[in-house]
Amino acid sequence: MPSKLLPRPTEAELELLSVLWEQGPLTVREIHEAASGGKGTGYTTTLKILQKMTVKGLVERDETNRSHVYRPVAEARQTRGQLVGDLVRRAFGGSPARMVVQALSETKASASDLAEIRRLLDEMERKLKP
Amino acid sequence: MPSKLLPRPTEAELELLSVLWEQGPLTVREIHEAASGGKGTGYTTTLKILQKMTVKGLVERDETNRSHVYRPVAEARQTRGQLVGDLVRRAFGGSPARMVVQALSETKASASDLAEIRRLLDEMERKLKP
DNA sequence: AAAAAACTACGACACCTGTCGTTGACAAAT
DNA sequence: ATTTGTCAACGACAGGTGTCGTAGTTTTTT
Repeated sequence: MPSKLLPRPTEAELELLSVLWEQGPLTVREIHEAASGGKGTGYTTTLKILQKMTVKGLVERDETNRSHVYRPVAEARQTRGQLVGDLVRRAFGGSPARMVVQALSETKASASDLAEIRRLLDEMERKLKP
Repeated sequence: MPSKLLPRPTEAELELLSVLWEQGPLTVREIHEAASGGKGTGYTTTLKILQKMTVKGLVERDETNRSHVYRPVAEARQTRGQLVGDLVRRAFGGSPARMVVQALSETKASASDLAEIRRLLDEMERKLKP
């Protein structure tokens, strides 16, 4: 039973999670440096948010060393999926396709991006009419 | 100059906006009936949110009648685009294509949905390599 | 050994959000 | 004409969020 129904991360929490997803388990200091790059928020702010995230179950930490090392509990894919699903439901009447159309119509995706999407599209269509 | 940099609507606000987008200008009572269908939240709650939205500039109202009539200021497309762009930036490293892939990989879109997306894809690819 | 630095924990805080109750004005029903 | 219903406005309030300062402890530097 992996997923324990984690709460949706807030804005600040998502920023810290992004750092962890990109760089793996890190200390508070490292997360802080990476996340508040020039943003000017204090060290204890980052620490406090991490602590709250621990209580919520969004991250876990290794306390063997004095500098605790944090790692995300859920994988990036899963949390992103949750966020996307949430937005689809709330803003696009539950139709992911409408969101995709919206997202595509206001971006300049690269050629390889388009190819990737097309590949996925083929796959889904193959599954749809067998 | 139409768009005046409106704030991102909150969860409750988005729900009311959705009603207005679907049904056009409505009174508080009508919005309330449509939005809190069985959700059990009070009339004054809906009213208060609408009032705050008016201050924020998310909606405008016609006060000629005693029952004020509310209408959204921004079009659905624009607000949805803002929300999508926001999520792309915050959760997908600014790559809309990654979000599209994510959205596609966890949904069963209909055949016509896929066709629509494919059409858009063709168009973008045509624009990309002329 | 003493001083400085780094680290966690914790309380405090201002702000925002969603929620409701009350009030006073107006309209509808009786 | 009186009662009943509807409406906007407003204050209040609990919960959450992001922010920081301070205290106490451990580590590092001098």
